[in-house]
Amino acid sequence: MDAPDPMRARLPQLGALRVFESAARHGSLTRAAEELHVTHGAVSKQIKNLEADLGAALFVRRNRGVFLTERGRALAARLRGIFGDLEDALADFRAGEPRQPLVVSCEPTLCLKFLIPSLGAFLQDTGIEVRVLAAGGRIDFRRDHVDLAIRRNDFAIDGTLHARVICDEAMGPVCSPEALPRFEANTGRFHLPALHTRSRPDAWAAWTRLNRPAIACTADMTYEHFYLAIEAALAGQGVALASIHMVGRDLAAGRLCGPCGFRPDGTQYVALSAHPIDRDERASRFVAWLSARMNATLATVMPPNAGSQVADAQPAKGHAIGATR
Amino acid sequence: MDAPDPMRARLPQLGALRVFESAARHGSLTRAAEELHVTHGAVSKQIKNLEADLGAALFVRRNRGVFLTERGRALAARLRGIFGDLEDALADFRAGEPRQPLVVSCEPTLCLKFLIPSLGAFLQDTGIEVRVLAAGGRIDFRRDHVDLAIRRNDFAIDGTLHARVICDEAMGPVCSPEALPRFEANTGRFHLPALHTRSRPDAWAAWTRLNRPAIACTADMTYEHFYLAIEAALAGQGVALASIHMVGRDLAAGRLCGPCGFRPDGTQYVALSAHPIDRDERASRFVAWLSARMNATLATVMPPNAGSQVADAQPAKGHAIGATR
DNA sequence: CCATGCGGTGAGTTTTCCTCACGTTTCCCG
DNA sequence: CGGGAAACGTGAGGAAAACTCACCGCATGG
Repeated sequence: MDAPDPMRARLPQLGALRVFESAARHGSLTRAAEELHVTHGAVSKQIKNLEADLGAALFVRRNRGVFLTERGRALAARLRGIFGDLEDALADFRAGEPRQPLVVSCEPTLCLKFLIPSLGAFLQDTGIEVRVLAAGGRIDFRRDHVDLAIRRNDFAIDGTLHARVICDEAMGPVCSPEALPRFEANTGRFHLPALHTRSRPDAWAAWTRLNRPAIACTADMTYEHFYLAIEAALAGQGVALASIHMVGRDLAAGRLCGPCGFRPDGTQYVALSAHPIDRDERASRFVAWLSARMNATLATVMPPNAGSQVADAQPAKGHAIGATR
Repeated sequence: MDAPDPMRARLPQLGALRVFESAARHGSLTRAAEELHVTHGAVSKQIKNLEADLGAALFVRRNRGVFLTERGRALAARLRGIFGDLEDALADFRAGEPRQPLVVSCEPTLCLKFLIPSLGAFLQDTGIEVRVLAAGGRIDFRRDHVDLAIRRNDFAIDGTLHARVICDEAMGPVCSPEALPRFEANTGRFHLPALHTRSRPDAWAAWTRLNRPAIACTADMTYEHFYLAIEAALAGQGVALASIHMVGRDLAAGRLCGPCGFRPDGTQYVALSAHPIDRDERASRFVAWLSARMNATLATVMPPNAGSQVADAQPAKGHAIGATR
């Protein structure tokens, strides 16, 4: 009589899932029944119903006991985690909510080269525990249990997300100090190979488009990962085109040089969240701290004319000004 | 009549939680009732029961509508995530289980210096997507949604966990090539400061205990993070005592030297999981791959006499043999 | 071969949950 | 200012879900 409810159909008997989880954990309907203080018949029927609902067997019955299907095992494992989360959530609620750590997803190289080394200071300053998940590209906040994602706004940002600009991106060629003599400043020619990365294959082309004179290199090498290209540059094997934020520490320590300066490429780093960032104090403080720190890095190589502050995210404007030689 | 069931008391009416989540999302009992295809009376009662169960108000009633309590809002947010996970889990089950990425927790410096740079190769070789969570110390597999944790077995491992040895740890002093002349090989004296880290304050003492002649340094500096100590060593500011696995790439690239060699400190790197690792093909392959790679690094500085292969984890044996000069 | 342990099943009962109808309060608007 | 609408609370009654009970069948193992 009732129309098939899509929302309801998607989530079958919650109780049955709980019973199944218990049975799977014990590997026995009888023991699950004991745990749940019901008879084994009740458990048997719940699971039978659930299997009918899902349209697949969860257990193989052997009349001497039940054994999980391969798929049943996988489902049970996830359910165990989920019901555990549920218990935690309720326990936290009853206890008055002791916070979980803030989970931040961040592009791996930025993670490595900038974020992780300075997280200790953030914890000390704010008492806020942060977990860093090294991941780039598209993100599913719920699936990955991520509170905040740091990304460049060089792709269309899902309108359902909340975003705040952290700072401008600025790119520039970098090489090791030992390799620096191979750069002819007047012609803009490097007698070194250009180091490319597969993740941003167009970076050199984009830089050349925005900057004159164009930089010439002796050869091209492509690395799988940004981190590797920077490592190659550190080793004096060529010139990498790198974000100032990724090589800031290496520049400051004198391990790398940026003979052509760094120039904004029109993109920004943004913080993305599934929920309004203002609403979450921890996220707000983290974004503010990150913005301050990354803008400070930027200021070391850029004239401080129009540093972008934290503000509501806008589509990347095409400005490409400001340079340091 | 029934004894108060602890397991059951901890998880109150699952259906009520679902109803609450919907009501919280809509900010209205009536609309939740529409979504769930029940009357508003049913929703009202479910939530009332839930509040009685939890012993706290979730909504503030204003007779013109309901408004979430602060605690109610927090609970609703977590429930939304949890029910979302549940839907995902069931959808995956129905679809025949498209796997989620393998989540690996790893000490940050090892992450940075070793794991992340080589993950691309693993993905290419196996097609297994791995997410890396940079975190050290104790781990809660369920809370952090971690499949596998890489740790050193220098602490008591929870007996409920499953462990597999990956490879031996080996430590040694490292400095930059520029600083190498400040090492007197015959006396074992560095005319450089020793770089300590707060996370392993006893590392130098332990190394000295196991090795003769003892290494002497001119001063001591303590860094907050291993990564920073290694960076300081890269910059020629002193001698850090580092794991071969963390500096392997830097040694290979000639950015660091290990003039005293590397010696096992009796600990091993182990992979920990909440579930039997053999049972999970992805986890098994990852551990095997990691073991091969880390043992290869080890082999570059150690005589290949008794390289530990993947095996069931045992408490760290006290052997401290094998050295390279 | 029989005792034992484990699950399946059908009938009947209990409990839960929902509906219905009505009451209350607040807000809006003519 | 007063009626109507919107939103939630509530009590009685009923439908549906869940559980119990008792019995069956099938392995296993002494």
